[in-house]
Amino acid sequence: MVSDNGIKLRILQAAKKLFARQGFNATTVRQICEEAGANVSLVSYYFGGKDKVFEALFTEFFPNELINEESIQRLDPVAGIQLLIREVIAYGQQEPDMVSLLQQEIVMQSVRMDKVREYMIPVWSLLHNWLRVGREEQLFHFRSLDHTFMSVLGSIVFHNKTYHFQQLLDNNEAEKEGFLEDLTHFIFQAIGYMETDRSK
Amino acid sequence: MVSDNGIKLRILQAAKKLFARQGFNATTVRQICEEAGANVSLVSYYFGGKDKVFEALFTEFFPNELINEESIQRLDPVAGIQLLIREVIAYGQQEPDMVSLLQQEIVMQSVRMDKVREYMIPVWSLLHNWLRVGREEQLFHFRSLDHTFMSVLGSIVFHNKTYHFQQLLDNNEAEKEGFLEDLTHFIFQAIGYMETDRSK
DNA sequence: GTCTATAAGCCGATAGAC
DNA sequence: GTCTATCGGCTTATAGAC
Repeated sequence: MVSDNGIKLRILQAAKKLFARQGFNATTVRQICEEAGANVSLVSYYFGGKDKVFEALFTEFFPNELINEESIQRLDPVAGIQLLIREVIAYGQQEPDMVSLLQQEIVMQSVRMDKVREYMIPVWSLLHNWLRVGREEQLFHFRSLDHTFMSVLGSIVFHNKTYHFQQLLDNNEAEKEGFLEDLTHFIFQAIGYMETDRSK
Repeated sequence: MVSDNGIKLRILQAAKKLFARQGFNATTVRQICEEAGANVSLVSYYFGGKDKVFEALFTEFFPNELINEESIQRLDPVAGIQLLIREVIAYGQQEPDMVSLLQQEIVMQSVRMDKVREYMIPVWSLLHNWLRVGREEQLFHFRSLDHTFMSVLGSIVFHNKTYHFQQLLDNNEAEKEGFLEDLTHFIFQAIGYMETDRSK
């Protein structure tokens, strides 16, 4: 943790913000330091370069605790997927810049993807396992596990790009709340889960 | 169309390939020209700069014909959405680099998004309309039109990022075919469409 | 720890030769 | 149309002063 050092943390926060808004490549060390109110040379001094700042973002702002909770891994498929959707959406609200950054690295197929995978794979591994077990237990009904997994993933991660489609949307005020419920419902319906199955 | 000029087209094809693999920013004019077997100065000569090359990609490689077909706009919601999914997936197979490029610009919130929107919005406008009309006709059942629209969009566009999750997937050979059917089924189930409704 | 100054290199664009 | 050579500006990284 770097939380104990004021300026080091300010550099990280500035980097997180600027990487998310402009991308890693388009963000210069000078911009980061200006935003953080630090001298240019401090990025090298504290982190050892721009790339190391990127890596430090994960140890600092990625929810590493979540996946390692034993209690979570033991959840049944339905409760597990419900929780995962809820946690991912909550993380997206707490750390929108981190989510944007993750999406950018994925889509850009950047050289930093190895680092990104290291943190991200354990999370989505839970989803893949719950889908597989849920199908085995006949809770869910779908043909291809992998195709379904990617579809679920897409529907979860794409939501924060809503603003690009504003001109298309109705922006119905009454609908704005209940997003988590809508998404959960969308996904469980898509994977062929009938709520009544649970009472069996 | 620039198809009549050999080197001009070669520059466009090189730019498409490199933009898709490395991103617009990370791709240099020098790289494009090396890939195209052209001199560095020809990008300025033919297009007027790197930005104009980007714009030319859309007039050359975006399926502008599709949306303007009158016959398509008159389809009913079910047939329309089926066709749209099929066409988008087909385009992704014909022009994977263009799709990657589009995704990158969206996620990076680039300054080129105005151009991207100009071409992309008409396509997704069809989807939004069909979802709305389909709900009005009680073919589809969901609470929020906008949330559902974004979820459908996400499940369609995220699929070409499968390779990032290879280590998680089963890669069941028997499942690899039938991707289009799986995705279509996933989406129609998600939006609460019962196939039997059609026989009403 | 924090600063300034500078190194070394790449960028896009173009003037001008042919 | 196509080339080379070059300009001005930006980048990361760091040596060395304090």
